[in-house]
Amino acid sequence: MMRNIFLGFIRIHILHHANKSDIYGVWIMNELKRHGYSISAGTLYPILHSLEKEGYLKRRDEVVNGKVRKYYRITEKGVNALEEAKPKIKELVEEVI
Amino acid sequence: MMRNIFLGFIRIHILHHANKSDIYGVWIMNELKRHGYSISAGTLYPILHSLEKEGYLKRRDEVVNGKVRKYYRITEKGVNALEEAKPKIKELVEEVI
DNA sequence: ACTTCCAATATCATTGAGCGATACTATGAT
DNA sequence: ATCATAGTATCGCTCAATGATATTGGAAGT
Repeated sequence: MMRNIFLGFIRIHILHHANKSDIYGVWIMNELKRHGYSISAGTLYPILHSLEKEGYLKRRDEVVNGKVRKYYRITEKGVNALEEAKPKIKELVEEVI
Repeated sequence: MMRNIFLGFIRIHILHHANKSDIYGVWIMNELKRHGYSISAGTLYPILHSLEKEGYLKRRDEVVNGKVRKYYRITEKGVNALEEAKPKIKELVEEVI
């Protein structure tokens, strides 16, 4: 029951965090796990790729401890989408809660 | 972007309304359309069937204007699921908004 | 009475998305 | 050199959302 809702929110959460700082795949997985949710790599990475492809995120490769890490940051288009989504989400949720 | 979120919420909205009164397929479609969202019959009915099958809703057939209408009402299990979901949704949403 | 029309329910085939499994890459440790 | 590990990546299966379409039964018009 909660799974659907969580998955619906995943993109918003990614944009939200990418709006506050640079994020990368495993960081997101841990952040979500901290909140009691888990998402598999096979789900997360395609989401990141599509968000980038659609212009909501931009990618920056950085070598951290020798490993190439793909940092994602929100774009202006992403910020707009996030701000547009918020009131709609509020409306959806407030009726029920 | 909003489509995912809306679809995640659809089950909660159905339970929510089935908690306040008896509901049926087309009524739900209209209610959602009123809020600016639409859902096709091919999506809605399987959802209703699975919610019933999983014990969240119970069905009652009633003849209205001569036509058999399938009214759904929430069950005790459904009420519990709804109440459990609310704080989790709140948590998911509040972080972002 | 019969045909047309409509609301509501239902199913089918296609498409797309989530997922587990698995592989790949580069580094540091032993 | 080999191993373990973190992080990224993709494949193929399954299941769910969708549009299109079918079905049902009464209501209204003739």
